[in-house]
Amino acid sequence: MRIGELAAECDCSVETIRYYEKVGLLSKPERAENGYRTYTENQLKWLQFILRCRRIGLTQDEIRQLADIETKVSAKCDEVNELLTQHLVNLHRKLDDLKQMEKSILRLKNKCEKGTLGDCLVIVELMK
Amino acid sequence: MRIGELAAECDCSVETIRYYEKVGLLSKPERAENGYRTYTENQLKWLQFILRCRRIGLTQDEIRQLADIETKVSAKCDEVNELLTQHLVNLHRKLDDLKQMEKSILRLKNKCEKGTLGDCLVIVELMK
DNA sequence: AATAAACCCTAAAGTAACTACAGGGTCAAG
DNA sequence: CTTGACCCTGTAGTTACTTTAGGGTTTATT
Ligand SMILES: [Zn+2]
Ligand SMILES: [Zn+2]
Ligand SMILES: [Zn+2]
Ligand SMILES: [Zn+2]
Repeated sequence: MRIGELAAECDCSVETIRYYEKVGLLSKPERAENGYRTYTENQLKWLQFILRCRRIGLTQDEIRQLADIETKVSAKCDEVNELLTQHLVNLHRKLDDLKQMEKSILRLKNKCEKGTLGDCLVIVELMK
Repeated sequence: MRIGELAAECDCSVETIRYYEKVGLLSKPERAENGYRTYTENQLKWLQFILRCRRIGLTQDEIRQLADIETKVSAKCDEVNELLTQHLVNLHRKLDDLKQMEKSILRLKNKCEKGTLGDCLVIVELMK
């Protein structure tokens, strides 16, 4: 399977795949005689795993940790849970930030009376 | 007022201030004989404006647009509103993404029975 | 006066997670 | 035999800063 097919199959870009290889998230594939990358089913599955992790917001580092955990024989669910819990905490912080921003912007927008800029309380508020 | 005082006053780092100058968000200050930057009250106010905008999530580009609008004589509130409205739209998209992620992670975490990793449905789910 | 701590300077590189070029091979079809 | 769709490498650009390297200057202490 060539890189273009893999990209189509996984609905990501060819560049992303090469990038994941470069940063070591994806193992280096075999090369055909012409130098083209050739992928296996396993690598496809692994890429899908990575993309699924990214979709729920895990960072490359967190994905690497998950991958490490996965290969450890003695690993416990605790480690996976710890990672997800910490991630949830970060995510909540970000959610709170965004909600706060939203509130501020709405408050600002309400100050505006849609006249000329001289009167615009949005700018006045921001500048005060 | 030297850069360190300004930073303390505005609760941001000295490096951030120099950075804003470099990218043109902050006008170049006078220099003392020794080459040290010297700031005025006006520049302090302007920095606070920038920081306030950043706190509600406006990008540097959006701040520049606001600054442009502010200096236009003929400007109307409409332009300010347009900018904030568009920003709200983006913000909502981001909020929705994060909420979606949160749901996914919670769903995943609930699959885990806290045993040994062999049974861990978190990994199983992500890998399937 | 000498030294050390705290402050200032510039320029360049690092961060996250990609995306986009630039400049070039390979391969099938018309 | 040339066009178009792929593939390759390597480098630079993106956002908003932070960090580092390698200095000068000012201020306080000894
Ligand atoms: Zn996380
Ligand atoms: Zn207005
Ligand atoms: Zn915006
Ligand atoms: Zn588990």
